[in-house]
Amino acid sequence: MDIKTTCLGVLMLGDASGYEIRKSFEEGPFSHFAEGGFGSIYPALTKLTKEGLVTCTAHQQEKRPAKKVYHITDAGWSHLEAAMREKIPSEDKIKSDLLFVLFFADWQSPDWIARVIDARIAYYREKLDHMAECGTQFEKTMGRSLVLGFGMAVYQASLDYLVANREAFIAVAGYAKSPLSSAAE
Amino acid sequence: MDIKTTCLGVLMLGDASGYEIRKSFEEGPFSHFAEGGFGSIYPALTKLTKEGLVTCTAHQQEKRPAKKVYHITDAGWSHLEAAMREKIPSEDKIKSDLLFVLFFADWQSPDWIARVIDARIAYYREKLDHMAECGTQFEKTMGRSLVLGFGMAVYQASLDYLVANREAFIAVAGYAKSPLSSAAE
DNA sequence: TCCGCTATATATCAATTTGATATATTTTTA
DNA sequence: TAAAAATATATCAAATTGATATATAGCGGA
Repeated sequence: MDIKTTCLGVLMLGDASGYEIRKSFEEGPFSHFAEGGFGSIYPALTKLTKEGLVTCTAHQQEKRPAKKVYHITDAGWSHLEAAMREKIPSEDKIKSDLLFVLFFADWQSPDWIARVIDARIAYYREKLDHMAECGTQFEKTMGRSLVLGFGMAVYQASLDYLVANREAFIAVAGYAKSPLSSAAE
Repeated sequence: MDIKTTCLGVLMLGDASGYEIRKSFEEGPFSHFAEGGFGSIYPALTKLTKEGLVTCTAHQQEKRPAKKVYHITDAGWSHLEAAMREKIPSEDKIKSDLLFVLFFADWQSPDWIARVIDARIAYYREKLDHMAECGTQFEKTMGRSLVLGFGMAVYQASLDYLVANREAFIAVAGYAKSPLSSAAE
C-alpha cells in the first residue's frame, strides 16, 4: 500500500489536512500499522488532487499559512477499494532497532540492556493506555475496533515478553567479548 | 539502524555473501525484525568495503559469477557497537497492509475478508513452525534465542487474535456501503 | 516578563531505500 | 525432459525518509 492509498484511507474517516493525516500516523488510529512523514504526505496529496482522487479547500487563517483541507472523491474511494481487493495483502514490514540491539545482548553491558528494555516497557505501557482510551470512543466502525484490538494484543504480548525476560536479557549481557581478530589468536 | 549497520550485524554471525545476507532478512534469524533487498545490500557492501568495515574475498566458481564473501573487520565491529549504544532504540516501524484492509472491513465483502484472514493465519502457522525448528538449534547466543522468542510471542499473539476474531471480522463485512456522495443525498 | 518548548501548518530536498528488471547457471520438482 | 526454483551479482527509476526552513500561537517556568 503506497502513501497515496494510505492517505485516501485516512480521508475515509473525514476531511483532513496534511498535518492531521500525519497525526493519524503518529498517534492516531493508523499509528500501529502505517508510517509516513511530511516529505511523502504533501507530495502524495498534490498528486491525488491532480488525479481527481481528492479535492482541496484552502481555509484562510489570519497570519498563519492557509490550512488545506482534503476531501476524498468517489474516484478516490474507487481507487482505495480496488487497491484493497487487488491481491492478498503482503507480509507486514517490520524494522525493529530494539530487537537488533537485543539480538547482540551477549556483547553489551547489562546496564545498557536494562535501560533499553525499561524504556520500551514504559513505551508499551503508555501506548496501551492510550489505545484503551481510544477504544472507549463510540461511533467507530467494527473493523476499526477489531484492528485496534489487534494492535493492543500485539503490544500486550510484546510487553509481557519483555517483562518476563528482562532479567534473562540482563543476565546474558557482558558474556561475550568482541569475537573478531582477538578471538582468532 | 541503516542497511550498512544491519549488514554488519549479519556478518557478526559469520562471513556471508550479499545473497546470503538477503536470505537472513527473508527467512533467516533477522527475518522478523529487519528488511532489505539486493538494491540496498549490494551498494551497502561496496561502501562498507571502501570504508574498511568489511573485507571482501571473491571465490571464483566455474561459469558462475564470482561469489563475493564479506568478513567484518575490527573497525566494522567498533562501528556496530557504537551504533547499538548511540541512543535508546527508536520505535519499531511497522507497515501492515493486512491491518489497513481489515480496518475497512465494514466496506468489504465477507468472502474477501475471509480469504485475507485465512491466508494470514496460514502464514503465521508456517512462520511459527519454522521458528520453532530454528529454536532447537544449538551454538546460538542467548540474545539470539531470546529475540527469537520475542518474535514467536508476537506471531503467536497475532495468530490467536485472528483465530479468535475471524468470525467477528467476517460478520462485520458488507455492513457499510460507499459513504461518499451517495450518502450525502 | 522573557525564554524556551510544544503545537499548528506547509514545503523542499539530498540521501537512502524499494521494487522491478537483467543476466546466467545449477538443482530440484513434476 | 521440461519447467520451476535456487544461486548469484548488478543496476536504476521511482518512492520514501529524515532533516531542515519558515512562521505564529500558546503555555509553563525562572
